[in-house]
Amino acid sequence: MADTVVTVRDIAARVGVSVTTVSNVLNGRPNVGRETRAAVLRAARELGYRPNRAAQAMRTGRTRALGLVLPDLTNPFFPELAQAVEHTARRAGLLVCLIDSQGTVEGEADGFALLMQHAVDGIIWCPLGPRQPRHLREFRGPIVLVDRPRPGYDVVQSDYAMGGRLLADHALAMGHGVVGLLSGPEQIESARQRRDGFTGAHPRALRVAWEVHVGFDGVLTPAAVDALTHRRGATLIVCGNDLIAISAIRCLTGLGVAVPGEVSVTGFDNIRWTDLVTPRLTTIAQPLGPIGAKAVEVMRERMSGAPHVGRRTLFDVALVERDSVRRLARRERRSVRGPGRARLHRETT
Amino acid sequence: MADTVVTVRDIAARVGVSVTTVSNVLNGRPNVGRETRAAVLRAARELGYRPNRAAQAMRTGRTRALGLVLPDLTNPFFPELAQAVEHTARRAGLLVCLIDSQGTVEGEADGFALLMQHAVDGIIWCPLGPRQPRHLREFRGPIVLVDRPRPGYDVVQSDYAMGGRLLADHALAMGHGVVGLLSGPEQIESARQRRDGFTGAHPRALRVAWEVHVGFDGVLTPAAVDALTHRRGATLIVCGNDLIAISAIRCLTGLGVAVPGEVSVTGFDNIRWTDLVTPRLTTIAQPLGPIGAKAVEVMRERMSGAPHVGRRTLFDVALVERDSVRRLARRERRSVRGPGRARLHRETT
DNA sequence: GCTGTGTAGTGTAACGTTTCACTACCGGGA
DNA sequence: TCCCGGTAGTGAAACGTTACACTACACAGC
Repeated sequence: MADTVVTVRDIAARVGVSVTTVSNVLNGRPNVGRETRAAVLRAARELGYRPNRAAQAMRTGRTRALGLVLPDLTNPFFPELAQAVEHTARRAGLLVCLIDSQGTVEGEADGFALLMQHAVDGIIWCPLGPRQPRHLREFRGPIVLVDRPRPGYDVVQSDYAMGGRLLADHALAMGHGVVGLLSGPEQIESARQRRDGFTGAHPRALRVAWEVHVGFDGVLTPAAVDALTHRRGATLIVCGNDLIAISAIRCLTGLGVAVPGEVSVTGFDNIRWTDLVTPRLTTIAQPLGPIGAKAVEVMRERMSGAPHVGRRTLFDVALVERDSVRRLARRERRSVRGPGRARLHRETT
Repeated sequence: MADTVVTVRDIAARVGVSVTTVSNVLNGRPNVGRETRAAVLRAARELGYRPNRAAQAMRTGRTRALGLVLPDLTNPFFPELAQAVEHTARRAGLLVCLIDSQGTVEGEADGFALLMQHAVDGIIWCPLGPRQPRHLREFRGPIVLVDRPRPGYDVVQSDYAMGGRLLADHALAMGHGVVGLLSGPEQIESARQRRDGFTGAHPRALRVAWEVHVGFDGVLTPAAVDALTHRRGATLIVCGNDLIAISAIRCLTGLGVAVPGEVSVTGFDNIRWTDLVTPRLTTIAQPLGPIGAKAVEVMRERMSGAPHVGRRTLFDVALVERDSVRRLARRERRSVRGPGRARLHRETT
């Protein structure tokens, strides 16, 4: 009601008790009588009391704020995650402080520094790479990783090995025997998990003709374009994520190669735009919302004293079958067993 | 170096001055000798001093944190904006606290409440609608709007009237005379600006056959589907944003209507995915990065005492011409002057 | 009657920073 | 000599909250 700020002292004065008692009530501590408790609560409501977080933070050392450090909000993978994290955190009364490193290690380091100055209670982090950001060790407080594991940290992510397996099963079922890999960055663990899940599933039936690494932002390197141009026997291009797959499809069609007519493509993530592209992309769907929510949950456990055990929480993924993988006819299947390059070259011209 | 936290007191003790002097040095205040200043700075660096933001906040009432309240991170419009805001804010030493209301007024209200508890220094806000969120008035501190104006607030946005005009010019140049409008929400000012810019540009040459309002998330209502089915003479569908346009194209092709063969479509925003869809979308590009950066800049001016003047900062936009608008032949142009419905019906079957 | 235990509540010292009011000293002008 | 103004620096009181160490009282058991 008043324009001035209401403090515990005001409540204490109005009810006629000490500030300690007010504090005890407000924090749900025992040793307060029923009626006193009710009176304090009522006074707080009537006066429009809002706890001063800064003062609380200074006294307790806890800010009730979380850091969320992401590589790139421009990749549609992350907004969905961020949305879930923010929503779940807010329901728990936690504020989310966002850092978007824009893919640079300096951005990541600066972000951490800022979060530490503000003494966030914990950090939910999707690491850029294996390099340890400056000053990170100085952060006292729980860190929970999302999507990308790192030795010694808790992580919440999709079961990428499962995703890779699903993709491999599908490839086989559609008659593909030789594939090319347009994997995500080599130094990102989750990119390796996707790849290894795929290659490990049917090591004999599925031959990897080549592998090229590109960024998760889908920008194709010259090496990638070259691989897409020659393909060396691959009838299916397995991409590290949807952005890469979409770029690959555009590159291929630009090259005059029909997708999936001449070569099939798969993605990973099932971002919103995968059924926009032509052909609609066959990919792996992962539950981004639940992953974000779970990350906050794990964080809350850690914040309330649960010991750090380096646990890994995995979510099931699912194959989303659309139009970018063609079922190979019997004679086509045979042809891929040959020496590859020469035959293929002929086929694609 | 030490595991324990370093305070101004520690610096004072080491240098042999009072904490006041240390504080004065650290805050660049006068009345400190050259050498003393240097000594304090050195000690601070050597001890690894980091100011305790909570204590500062309590004393000064300023947190050096900003709120960013957005309707929906899932709409690719916003991540780009958020990225720019966060980046610019961080360069100025400001932390960005994210609220994603997920399109609900309760979410928005809860978000504001949380930000106010944490006493952010200012709020950058893209309002959901004209309704005033609960408790908003109680927020003391600057509010800067992005993208969507509101009477009495500073706003940074694209020149949507210009965008509408550009679209109208283009429609005319391509020979379209009768259009249908799939506008954004009626209660959102920026949606109206886009529409009015279009309709006001060539009121005589361009006839609006119908207008249907849908959400910016691109989910088509039955009324919208109906309008797309019959079209009543419109040869061009002008959509409130790209998400709507993409949905419209999908709906139309699902209906067996060729785009742009039978009907043309335009979008607005030029999100990353507009040249993914078939046909590639003709749309209006707006400088999201600069808008976000400017919003932070305006906020900083306001934070450092600049008076509130309800100023509106407009950014130029540009037409991005792609494949979703067909150039009408002369006889086609004539045909749209007729009674419309009946003729059109025949054309589309 | 004494001790022990539990409940209800109080007083006050922190937390780390900024800021107000003040002192000490020096050099210059009258 | 005295006074004045400026520079360099100090001490201590806040800011709003929590938490520790207390007190006061009632009631039960022996």
